[in-house]
Amino acid sequence: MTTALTILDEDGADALSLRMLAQRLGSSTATLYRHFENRADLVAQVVDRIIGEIEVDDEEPGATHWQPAVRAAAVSMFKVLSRHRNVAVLLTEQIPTGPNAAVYRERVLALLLAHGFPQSLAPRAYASLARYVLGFAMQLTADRAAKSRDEARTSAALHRIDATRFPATRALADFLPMPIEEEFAFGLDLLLAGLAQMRDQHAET
Amino acid sequence: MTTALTILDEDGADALSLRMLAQRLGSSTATLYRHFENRADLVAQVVDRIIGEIEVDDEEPGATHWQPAVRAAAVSMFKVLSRHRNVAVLLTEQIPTGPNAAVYRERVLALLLAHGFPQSLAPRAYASLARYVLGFAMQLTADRAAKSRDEARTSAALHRIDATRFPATRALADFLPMPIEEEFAFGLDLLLAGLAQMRDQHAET
DNA sequence: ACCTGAACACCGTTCAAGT
DNA sequence: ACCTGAACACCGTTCAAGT
Repeated sequence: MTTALTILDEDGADALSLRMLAQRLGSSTATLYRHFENRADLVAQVVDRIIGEIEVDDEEPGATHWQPAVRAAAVSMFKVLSRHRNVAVLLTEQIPTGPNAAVYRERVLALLLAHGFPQSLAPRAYASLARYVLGFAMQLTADRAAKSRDEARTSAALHRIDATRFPATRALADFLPMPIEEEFAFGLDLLLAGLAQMRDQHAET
Repeated sequence: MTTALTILDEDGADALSLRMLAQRLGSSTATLYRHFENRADLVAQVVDRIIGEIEVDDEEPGATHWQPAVRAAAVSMFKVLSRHRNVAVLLTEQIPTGPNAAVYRERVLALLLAHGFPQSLAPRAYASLARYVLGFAMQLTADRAAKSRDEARTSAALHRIDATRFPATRALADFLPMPIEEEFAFGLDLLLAGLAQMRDQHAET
């Protein structure tokens, strides 16, 4: 299992093959089928192990600041997925159903419910946030790969762009390829602002 | 090219292999290397063709309703990625740099700038929205795959969950696995609400 | 009972050899 | 000049044969 994690982190999602794992363990692929049902099962186990690294404050319900707590939960998930930068793609292949995933979901949902989100809102809030983080994390991988290929190429292409056909892009070329972490934080705050508004609207009625 | 698109739509992203394409065209893999630099190039061309299907209103700048226009641009992108449900994964493999991608970005940026978004805000707004849509679209594929395997399994698992350890999840089990399209619309409105707030704050100063 | 080499049906990519 | 069969180095998965 830790060998599998090492392969994923060091050599990427594609390298996490049964052959590679068997080789590193000094075993054979056929033997691995005794420990894992198939590649999907291997992936699921590695994924849940990583999800276990995500931190969520298990605070007393009733504290007044839900926004920092929820933000922290999202940021922690994003950080873990950034640390294991190759895991995001694997999360597309299979929606996590492991025990650690269940714990994470429970904690965040409890947080929302404890802070006055109605039952109709909390699951949607959770789903939006989780998918938001995952969506960004997936693109982090792609981003890193592109960057390692050619850091400035995209930026250069944007500056070379035809100003007549693409005036807006041209005007924003200096801002446009921005660190994905910044985009993540920006969008997360948009979501939280939107959620706060909805919660308060609900509280008024 | 249309053959490649057919393969992608009907048989999935994995099936879009050089061998498969060569076979369908009655040609050989080696010959395809005369038309495409490599698989990534083939993928890039198919991807940009699909991006060309996205609709963005090329309205006069100055109209008062930016929110519906931006929402429509995001929804159209989401719909196209849903129609070609296997393309999302390919967008992770390679960030789109084709001509159609450039046009889409230009239109949305122009829309934001025309409606009073400052230069510091517009690119971040665009980036957040684009990544939001893409992130969801990626999960749409995974979701569909999971569903075709077993529609009700996740829901059932959620209802079977230990109410002592997971009270919040349990309380929300009836709402929790919700149509991803609904989650998408919900989160999109959160983002737009957050953006409206930021734009107005900026206008005040 | 447990393990594994070898097989089967696939990949992307390259290249010598054919027309 | 253009095309391609065959090769090379990989996959996931299975199974007969070994210990």
